[in-house]
Amino acid sequence: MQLPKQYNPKESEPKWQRFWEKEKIYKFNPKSKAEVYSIDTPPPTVSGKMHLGHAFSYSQQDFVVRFQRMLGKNIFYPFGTDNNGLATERLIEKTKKISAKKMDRKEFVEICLDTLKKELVPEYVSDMKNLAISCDWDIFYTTIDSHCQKISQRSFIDLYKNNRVYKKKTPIMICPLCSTAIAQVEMEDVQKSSTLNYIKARLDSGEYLIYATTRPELIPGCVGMSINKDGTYVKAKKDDEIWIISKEALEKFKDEWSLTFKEELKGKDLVGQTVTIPLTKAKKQVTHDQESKTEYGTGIVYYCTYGGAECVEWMQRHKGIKPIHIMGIDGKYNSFAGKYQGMDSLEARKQVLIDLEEDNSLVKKEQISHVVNVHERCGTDIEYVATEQWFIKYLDLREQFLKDGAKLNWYPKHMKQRLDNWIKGLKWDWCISRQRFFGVPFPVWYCKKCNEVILPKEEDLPVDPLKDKPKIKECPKCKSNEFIPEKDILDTWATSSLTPRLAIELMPENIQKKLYPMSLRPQAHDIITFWLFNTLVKSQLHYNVNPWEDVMISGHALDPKGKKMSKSKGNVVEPQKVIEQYSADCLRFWAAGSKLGDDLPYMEKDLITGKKFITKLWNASKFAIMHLEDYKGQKPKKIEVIDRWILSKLNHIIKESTQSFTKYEYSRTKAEVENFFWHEFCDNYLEIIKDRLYNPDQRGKEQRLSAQYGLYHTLLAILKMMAPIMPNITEEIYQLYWSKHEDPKSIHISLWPKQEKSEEKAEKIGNLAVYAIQKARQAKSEQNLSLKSPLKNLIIKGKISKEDFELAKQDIISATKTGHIEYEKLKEDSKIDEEVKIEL
RNA sequence: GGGCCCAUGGUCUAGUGGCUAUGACGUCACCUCGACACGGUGGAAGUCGUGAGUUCGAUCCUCACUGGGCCCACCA
Repeated sequence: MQLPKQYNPKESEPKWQRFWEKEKIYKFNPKSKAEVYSIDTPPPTVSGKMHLGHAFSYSQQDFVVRFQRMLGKNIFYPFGTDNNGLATERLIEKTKKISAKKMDRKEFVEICLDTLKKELVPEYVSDMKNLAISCDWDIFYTTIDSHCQKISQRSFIDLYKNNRVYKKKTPIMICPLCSTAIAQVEMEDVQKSSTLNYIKARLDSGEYLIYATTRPELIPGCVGMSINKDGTYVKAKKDDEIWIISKEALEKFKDEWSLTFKEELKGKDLVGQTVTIPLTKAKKQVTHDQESKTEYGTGIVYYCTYGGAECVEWMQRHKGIKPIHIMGIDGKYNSFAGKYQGMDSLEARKQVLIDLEEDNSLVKKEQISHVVNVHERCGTDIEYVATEQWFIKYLDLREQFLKDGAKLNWYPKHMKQRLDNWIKGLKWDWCISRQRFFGVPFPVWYCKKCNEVILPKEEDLPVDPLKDKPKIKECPKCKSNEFIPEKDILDTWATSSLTPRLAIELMPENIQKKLYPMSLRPQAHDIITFWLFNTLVKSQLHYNVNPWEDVMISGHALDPKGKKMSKSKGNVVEPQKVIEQYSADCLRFWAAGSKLGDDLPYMEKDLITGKKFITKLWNASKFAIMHLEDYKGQKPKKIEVIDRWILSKLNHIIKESTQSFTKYEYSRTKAEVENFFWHEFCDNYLEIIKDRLYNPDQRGKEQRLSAQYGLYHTLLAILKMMAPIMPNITEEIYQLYWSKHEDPKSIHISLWPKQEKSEEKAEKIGNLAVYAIQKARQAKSEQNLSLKSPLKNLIIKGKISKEDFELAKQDIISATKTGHIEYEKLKEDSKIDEEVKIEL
C-alpha cells in the first residue's frame, strides 16, 4: 500500500469529526447494559469564542472520558452552555449596542435568546468540536432554555416548601453608577488613596471620643460607636478638653496633637456611655466589638448603614441596633440623610468634611492607601444598601457539608482543602436573587393585599410572573384576587448548581436512576467555592446524596511567562489559531503535559514537540503498515525473543498507564507511552526487526511473521493508549490499516489494551541485546562512523545462559553489522551484570 | 491575616528514603542506516531554593526561612 508521505491534519481532523458524528461514536446508549460513566460537564459561559483556558481543561476532561469509553463503559457525556447570567447580558448589550435598563425586559430577553441560539452557541460548539471533544452533542442544554428554567424553578419551589428559602431585608452590594445589585464575583480589588478622617464626638461626661473613618459622609446613617473592651485607652488633655483615644494612638499623635497624658482606662469602662455624634447630634451608645482594634486609627470606630461589609457584620452582631437607611439602590442619599439628601457619597463626603470643620469636630485628615472594592465593569466604589432578597438557608448545615465533601473522591486530593476552608468560613446564607433582566425568573407572585407568597404548580413550570398570571383565582389566605409578580431573577449559580439534573432530565425517567449520582465532575480550581459547593448543597438539600462520586480539578492555562492570560494584558493566546497552525491533536498534546490540577504555561515549543510526535507516529506507522500488508493476524508458532521482549515491555506500560489513567493522571500516561513509543519501539525495536522484515530469504519466513506479530500488536496498543490524547492522528492510522482487521469501526470505541503476563526472561535477553547494540552505536559514533558501518568483532558478557543468548544472536548481528560475535556467561556473583567489547 | 500549591541542568518538566537523578526544547560533534533531517547516534550542562532536624543514608520525611503562584478574608 502506498501511503501519503505526510499526514495532513487540516484535511484529516474535520474528516474524522464528520465520521464520528455520522457513525454516532460518542452517542450515549440508553439500552446498553454496560456500566454507565456519567460526566457533569461544565457548561461554559458563552461570552465569545472558546478561550485557551477552556481548551485546556476540556481537553483534560476529554482524555479521561475517552479512556473510560475505551474501558467499554456506556458514556453519558452531555454538553451545556451557561447563558443566564450577567456575562451574557453584558455581551449582548455590547455587541447589539442596546441597554437592558432602557428597554422592555421581554424584548431584551428575546434578543438575548435569539443571539445565543443563532450566533453564540453554534460558534462555541463548533470550537469544541474542532478540539475533538467527545460529548454526545444531542444531550444538550443551555441554562436559559425552558427545560432548565423549569428545573431551576422547581428547585426553588421545593426548597421553599421545605423551609429552606426565605426572604429578608438585608444589605447587599450595589454599584451606584450602574444602579444595580452586584455579586461578589463582579467585584475587583483596587488599591486607592483615600483620607482617614479623625473626628471628635462628645460623651455625656463632657469628654471627647476621637474616632477615625474613611466614610465621614455616612454620618447621618451612624448607628453606633464601638471600642474594644479589652483594649487599653487613655484620657489625654488637649487644651481645656479631655480626649479619649487608644494607648497606641496616643503614642502616634501625642506630639502632633500636643496631648498630655492624664490617665489610663480599659475599653470596658467606656461601654454603655452615650456619645453625641457631631452634625446630626444623634445620641449613640458606646459598645464593645471584637473587630475594633486599638492599633488602628484611634481604636474607636463608628458604624453606619452601611460603610462596608464590616458595618453589615457589626449590625448582625449587635441585634438590637436599627439600621438607618440613608441610600437608595441608585446610590443617592434620601430624606434620612437630612441636608445631604440627593447627593451621592462623593458629593456628601466633601460637604460633610466642610461641615465638620466648621463645627470644629474634624481633628485631622490623614492620607492613606487602602484596598477598595469596586465594580469591575465601571470602577465605581461598591456601596451597601438594604433591600429585600431571597436566601437559601444553609448555614446550619455546615458540619454536614464538610462530611459530604469528605465523601467525594478528590483528584488531586489537596483540592478538598479549598472546599473545607470555604465551608468553615461561611458567614451568610446563600443570596439567590438578582435585580437584573436576563435570567430565570422567580416563580413567585405576591398577594397584593396580604403579601402571601403564591407559587405555581410544578406542571405549569416554567413561568414568568411578569408575563404569566397565577392559575389560582384568589389568594388562599385573604381571598383577594390581585397579585403582584416578583420582578427579580434567580442568580446564575442557583441554576448552574443543578447541572447534573439539567443534563440527566433530558433522558427518560427510567434511565435517570442509572445516571445519578454522576461518576465525575470535572472543573477548574477557581470555582470550587462556587460551582462545586453550590452543586453539592443543592444535591444534598433535594436528594440527600452527593451529586457525584469523583471530582477532577484542573488548573489554568497561563501565558509563556507563567502569568494569567487577560485581554487587558494582551497576552491572550487564541486556541482557534493554535488549532489552525498546529492542529487540535497538538493543542491536546500540550494540555496533556501538565499534572492534573497544575497550571501550565503556554509554550510554543510544546506544540512543536506535539507536531514532531505526530510526524514520528505517522512515519513509524507508515513503515509498519508497509510491512504488515501481507499479515493476516496469525500468531506464529514461535515468537522470537526480541518480539517477546517488546511485548513484555509493552505490558509494563499498559499496566502503568492504565493505573495512571484510572487515577486521572493522564499526563503520566502520555509521558510513559510517548517515551516507550519513541525510544523503545522506534529507536530500538524497529531497527532490530528491520532485517527480519526485509530479508525473509536469509532470516526465515517464520521469523518475519514473528516480527509482524510484534509490530502489529505493539503499535496497535500504542495507538490505543495515545487515542484519548490525540484522537485524530490515531484514528487516521487505525483506519488506514487496523480497522480492516479489528472489529470496532473506530479506535475510540475499541477496547483499551489488556495487560498480559510479562516475560522476565525475554526481557533480560532483550535488554542485554539492546545494551550491546547501544555500545556498538556508541563506538561507531565516537569514531564519527556511520551506524551502518560494519564491526569486526563484538564480545558480549552477561548473566543469561549461552542458549538464551543464541535466541537473540541473529538480531544483534544484523543490528550492529558485526562480522563476528562472541558470548561469555558471567558468574552469578560477578559484580558487573554485563560487559561489551568492540573491535571496529 | 487564614489556608493551599510550587521551587530539580539555559528554559520547561518526571521522579524516588539508598545503585551513574527522567525526558523535552535549546546547545555541541558526528551520521543521507531501504519510516522519519519535524530524523538518528553520541557529548556537554544540575552541590534537586536556604538553614536545621529525623535517619546508617535525604532531592524525596519533619520544622523554620526565602521566593513565586492561587483561594479566602480585609480594616474603620
